[in-house]
Amino acid sequence: MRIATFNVNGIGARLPALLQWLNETKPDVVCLQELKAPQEKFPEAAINDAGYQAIWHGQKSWNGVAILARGQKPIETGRGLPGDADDIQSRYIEAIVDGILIGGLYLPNGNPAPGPKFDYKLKWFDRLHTHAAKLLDSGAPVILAGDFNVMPTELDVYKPERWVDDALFRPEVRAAYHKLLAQGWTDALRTMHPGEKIYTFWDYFRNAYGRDAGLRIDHLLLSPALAPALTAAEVDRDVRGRKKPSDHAPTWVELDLKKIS
DNA sequence: ATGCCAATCGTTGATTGA
Repeated sequence: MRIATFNVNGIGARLPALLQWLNETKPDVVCLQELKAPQEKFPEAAINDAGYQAIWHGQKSWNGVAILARGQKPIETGRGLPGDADDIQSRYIEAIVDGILIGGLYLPNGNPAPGPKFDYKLKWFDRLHTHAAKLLDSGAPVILAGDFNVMPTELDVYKPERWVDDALFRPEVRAAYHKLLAQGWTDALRTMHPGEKIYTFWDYFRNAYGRDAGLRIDHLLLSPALAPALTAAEVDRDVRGRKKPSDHAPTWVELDLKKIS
């Protein structure tokens, strides 16, 4: 079973690239972020025609998350991260597919730091800690997949010294990510590629992709019940080099569910 | 310190992203 995460940076602008990638790699589940489209503008028919059913939580202009499953409808278990009834940003959606609980998330960027956006990011991280702990307590196989907007370590950024004051790399944010991992989650990509420079994002500026000036900010975290099934984790890097690309590349894990059954 | 690019909304620029 292959589960992927892909920040598409606009589902409208990215639909051809998304459909091409789905057709080529046929992941079983895909978490999408940054739909940048209201609920009614999600291209459901095109997704269905590609062999997928979807649930999504849109928002005008910004944010927006979705979960796609190949040949079946994800069974939704929640949308919106618990812990703040006043938070109306579409950044979390959760579903069950083939007995796996999937949390698709788009963690706030947080720039500029310090400031209210950075405070919102840290509060969102606190809420994620609480909800993630609850998911772990269930003992179920769980995956948290999405754009975390955090480079966990210096290995995950092409030039660490340039990013130390950025909201994606500040010590508080890295500490929050490591506090989350310490609950028992497995960072799948790093586990399968220890010590390796491996990025998931390259910005549009300064020929960042051509220079491999990238960041690792898209993550797939496995609960202890699911981690033994992990057999591969990769980045579909070439997708970033195509025409009209997202600034993120699809990132995925391969799970052998026989190993945990 | 800023711009560099790209998307959306909506209109020819402002805002956001990372």
